[in-house]
Amino acid sequence: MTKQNKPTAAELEILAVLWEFGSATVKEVHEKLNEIKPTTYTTVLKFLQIMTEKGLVERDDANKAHIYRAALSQEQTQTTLVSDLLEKAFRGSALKLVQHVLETKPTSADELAEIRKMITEAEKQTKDETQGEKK
Amino acid sequence: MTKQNKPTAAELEILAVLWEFGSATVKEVHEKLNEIKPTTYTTVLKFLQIMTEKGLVERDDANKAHIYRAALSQEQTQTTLVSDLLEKAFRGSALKLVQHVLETKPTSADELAEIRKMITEAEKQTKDETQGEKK
DNA sequence: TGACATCTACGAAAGACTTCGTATAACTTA
DNA sequence: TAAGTTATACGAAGTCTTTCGTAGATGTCA
Repeated sequence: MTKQNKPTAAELEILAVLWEFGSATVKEVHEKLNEIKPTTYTTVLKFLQIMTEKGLVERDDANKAHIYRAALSQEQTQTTLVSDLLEKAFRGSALKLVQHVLETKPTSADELAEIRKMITEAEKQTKDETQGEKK
Repeated sequence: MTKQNKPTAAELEILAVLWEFGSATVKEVHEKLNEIKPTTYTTVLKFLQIMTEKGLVERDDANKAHIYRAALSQEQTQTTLVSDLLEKAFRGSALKLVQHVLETKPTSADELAEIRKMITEAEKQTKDETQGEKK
């Protein structure tokens, strides 16, 4: 039974670097993160250690410079985060969340077309899945 | 410049009750919240006091039993929360967030139709706004 | 081998979050 | 007005998050 792996804000920033790099040493993570936000090497190291304990990242300590990588994919983590937000702020309604985003975030014509395409796909699936089932 | 009013998890639970009731006394909030999650009166009171300091709720202390109400609408708070998630986990791309939700959350045919309608609306707007502009 | 550079480990501190116990004030009513 | 009820205020404790400083281990190379 997997624990609720919800990374904190600072942990997420590190995960973002790891997702981008695939895997990286503390040094690499620190250098990348430092471009965006001033931080010290040991702070990054500490987070990586804590996150290892939590199971958020995995460590290869075969060499002197340990190599870290995210334990969960970005998609899996996004799912956790979105589910959490859904529960906490949208009473679990994915529809309400999507509506809210469409209403508040300016969306280009291209993007709208993208979403429309996705809906068509999803509708096809829904139809397939319902085939043979009695409503 | 308004501060970043991002309620914590426990604060959000209380806000949810306030949004539902419009306004309420500590007693009312406690009773409602207690149905969902065991909590004590003084804990709820303490949160309401802290949230008053933070400006998350407003208090009418004309009577003995103070009456609280959310300082920001649910929509405003949702916007804050979604923006935060967007930045932290989706590199600011609303499109990616919507795609993720559509891919991971089972969505009924009715809901898909709802979203499609919204997109049509949004496309209309986009067209209006772009009128006269050179692409 | 000794000096220097590069890493990890450990621990501590500050602040935020969450919860609750106790004190105190105000109101009611007999 | 004294007792009982209903509220708020205050403060403290425990946990989690975030940040760093210092120590110690390991590797390099002249």
